[in-house]
Amino acid sequence: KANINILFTANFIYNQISSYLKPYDLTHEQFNVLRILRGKYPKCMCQKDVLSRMVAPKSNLTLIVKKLVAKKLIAVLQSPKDKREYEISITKSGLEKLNILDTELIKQDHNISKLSQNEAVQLNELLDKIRG
Amino acid sequence: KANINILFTANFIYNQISSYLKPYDLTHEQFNVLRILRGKYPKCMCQKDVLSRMVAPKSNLTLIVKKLVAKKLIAVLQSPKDKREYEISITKSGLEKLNILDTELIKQDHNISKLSQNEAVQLNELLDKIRG
DNA sequence: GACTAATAGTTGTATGTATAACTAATTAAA
DNA sequence: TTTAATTAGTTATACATACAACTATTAGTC
Repeated sequence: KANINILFTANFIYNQISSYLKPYDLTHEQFNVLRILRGKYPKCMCQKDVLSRMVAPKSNLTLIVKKLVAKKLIAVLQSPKDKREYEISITKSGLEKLNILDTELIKQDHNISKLSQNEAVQLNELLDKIRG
Repeated sequence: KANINILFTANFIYNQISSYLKPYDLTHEQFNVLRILRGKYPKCMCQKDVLSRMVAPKSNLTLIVKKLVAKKLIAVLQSPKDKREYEISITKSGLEKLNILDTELIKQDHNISKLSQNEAVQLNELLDKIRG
């Protein structure tokens, strides 16, 4: 059954990514938020924008933001238009960290490199279909 | 890049599974441990055997076991051979819960059903290759 | 403009997870 | 057979996550 395999592999990869991230002192969610912010760089996003793009929007973004600010990977300013909102943006330091992680992930990831170019493309298409 | 897609999809599926599990009052790890025990049923396993089969063997199995015992999904007996060890086995109730979850997962999982039979087989093969 | 509803984000609580330091039992060695 | 080393599992701590109740600000309505 493909179901069980996907489930198992998702778990496998999820955990592997966690272990890649640990030396860089980032959790899964922190990493995701950083990537979301990079996607908009150099523009800012407010929390609800970030939330709407998160894979698991159930987590407590306030705390994640605090952690990332403490690590100086993102910067936060109160919005002039709406005092409730905050303008969040990734810092140079945050971008650098992501860049390092990108190359590190690819370098360390012998998994994908087990696939041929063709197979990787195929896998990509199938995964896209699943996510819909 | 297939890397990023896999990463993203793994996260996506991981979170989806979590949300499937929640109504059944099981966490990811508890679910995994239950499945591992079912794999050996009706035989028992000791903690280190379970650990060796876990995807993320870093978690605190003692606590997971306590939770599952509290829910009466597994049973634990001290080993007669080695007083340090415990013989852990899944209960009838645990098996039932897994069965319900299996069918529920497949029913709810519209993702995989987006793929044709052929595509599912292909995906399976690619995933197996990745896990090695 | 005052009153209500809606929105953005925060705080608090309960639970889960990762890890290291710990205890108890067994095995091996002197 | 006492001592040291190894192994199985536990406890304690720090941190992350999920979620619900909360505060502050804005928008809408009369």
